[in-house]
Amino acid sequence: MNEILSHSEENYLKEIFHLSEGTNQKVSTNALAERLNAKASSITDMLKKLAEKKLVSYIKYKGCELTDEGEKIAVQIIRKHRLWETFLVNKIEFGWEEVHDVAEQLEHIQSIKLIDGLDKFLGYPKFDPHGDPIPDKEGKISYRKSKIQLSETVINSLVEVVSVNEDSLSLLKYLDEIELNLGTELKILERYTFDESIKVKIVGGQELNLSKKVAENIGVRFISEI
Amino acid sequence: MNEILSHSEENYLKEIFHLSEGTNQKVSTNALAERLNAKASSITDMLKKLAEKKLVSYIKYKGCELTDEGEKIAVQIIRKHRLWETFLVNKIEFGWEEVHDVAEQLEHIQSIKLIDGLDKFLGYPKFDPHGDPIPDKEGKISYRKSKIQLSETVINSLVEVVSVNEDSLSLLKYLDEIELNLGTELKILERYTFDESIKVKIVGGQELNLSKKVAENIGVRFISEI
DNA sequence: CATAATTTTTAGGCTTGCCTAAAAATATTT
DNA sequence: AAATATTTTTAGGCAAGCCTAAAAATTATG
Repeated sequence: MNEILSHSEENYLKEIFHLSEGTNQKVSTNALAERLNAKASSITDMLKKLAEKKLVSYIKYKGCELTDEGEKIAVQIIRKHRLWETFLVNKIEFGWEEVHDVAEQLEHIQSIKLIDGLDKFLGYPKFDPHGDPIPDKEGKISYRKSKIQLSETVINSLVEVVSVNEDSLSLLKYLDEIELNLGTELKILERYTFDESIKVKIVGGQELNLSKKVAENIGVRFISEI
Repeated sequence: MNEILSHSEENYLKEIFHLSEGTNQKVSTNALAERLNAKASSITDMLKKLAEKKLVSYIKYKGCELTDEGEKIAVQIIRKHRLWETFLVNKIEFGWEEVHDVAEQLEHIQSIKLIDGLDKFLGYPKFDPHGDPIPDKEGKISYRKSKIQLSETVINSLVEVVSVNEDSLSLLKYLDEIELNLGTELKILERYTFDESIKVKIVGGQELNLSKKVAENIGVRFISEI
C-alpha cells in the first residue's frame, strides 16, 4: 500500500497518467517508450513490475492502465511537480521555460509535510505557470471546463490564453519571444486549409501566423465574437 | 571536470568532508562505512571509483582524502543542504529536528540557478538552523572562530549556544524539550569528574545536568565570567 | 484471407551500488 | 618479535533498470 517507489517507477506512473488523461484508451508500450525515452523492452519489464505491485493493470500486448492506487500516486506526483514549478516562477524568478527540468527532480522529494507546507506558503495556487491545474491534497483536479485548443477555435472569436503545453522548451521560448503569455487575448482572424495554420492578432500587439502544431499546444477560453 | 555525480557519489564526498573537517587525518574505510550505513567492502569499491575520477586520493589500507576538486563539490553539496534546511525552517515552518532527512534529499537537486536563487530568496543567510555556517557560492565557509564545545567550557563562565550537531534526531528533540535553542545563554555551574557531565543554568530558565555526550554536541561562544 | 508490416515480448547482457565470506594487510599485545 | 585482533581488500553475487537482438503476437494491406 504505502511502499516507497523509485524515481523510475514514479515517472512511469506519471507518464501513464498523462498519456491516458482525457482518453479512455489504454496506454501502449510504444507510446510510453517514446515519452520516457526508453526502449519498448524496458517498458515491458517495468509494466510487469508495476502490475505486480497493483499500480497498473496490464495485459500482454494490450497496453496498460493505472489502477485507482496507481492513479492516486500519479496525481500526487503531478501535484508536487506543479507546486514546485509555481515556487520556482513565483519565488525564485525562473522563467516558465526553465522550470520543467528542475521540477522533474523536485517532484520525487518524499515529504508530505514539505509539499503541504509549500502549498500553504504559495497561497494554495490552483494553476501552475503553464496554466495546468494543481491537484489538491486529496487529489482533486479542477479542470478548466471551458478550455479548448487554439487550433479548435472559430474565426472571428476573441479568446484568452489559459494554458500552454510545458513539454516543449522551444515552444515556450518562442511564445516568450512573441509575447504570448497566460492571460493574453487573441483575435482569431483566419484559418488556412492547406496547412491548418491560423492567423491571430494579439490584442494590443502584433498579428501572427501560428502553425497547427503550435495552435494545438495552446489552450484558450472563449470570450466573445468580434 | 563537470561530470554529473550520482547521489551515492555525492554522499561519499560529503561524508568524507565531514569526517576530515578540522582534523588533518585521512578518513578510514570503517569510519566512512559507519557514517554511510554501508559495509566496508562497499566503501572500498566506491573509493576506487572516486579515486579514478580524481575526486579523492586513496591509497590501499591507508584511508582517503578529498582532492581539491572533490572538496569543492562536497562544499557545494553542504551549501545546498544548509540552504534547504534554512528554507524549511524559515519558510515552511519545519522544526529544526525535522529538516535533516528532507534536506538530505534536496541537497542532490541539480540546478545552480535554483540554489543561487534560493540563497537570494532567503537573504543570503550565513548560518543554518543548527548554527552551522552556510558556504557561499565560491565555497568560502565562515567558521565561527570563537566557537568551542560546551564540554570544554570552564566553570563560572557565561556562554551563548551557537550551534548543535544536527545528526542526532533525539538530541534535537531533547533540546527542544528543555528549551535550549540557538541564542540561549548558559551559566556553567559545575563539572563532575566521575562522568564528565556538567551542571548548567539556562539564563531565565531551569538548572540542568548535561552528559558529556550531550555537551560535546553543543557549540557555544564565551561571553563573560560570572 | 494470407502475407507483410508493426508492435510487443522474451532472452540474455551490462552497469551501479550494494552485499557476504574469505583473504590479506596492518595494528596491538604479550 | 611472534601471536592475536582488527581493519581493509578481494572475489563472487544480487537487484534495479536499462540495453540489443530475436521471436511472437497483433494489425494492416494487397
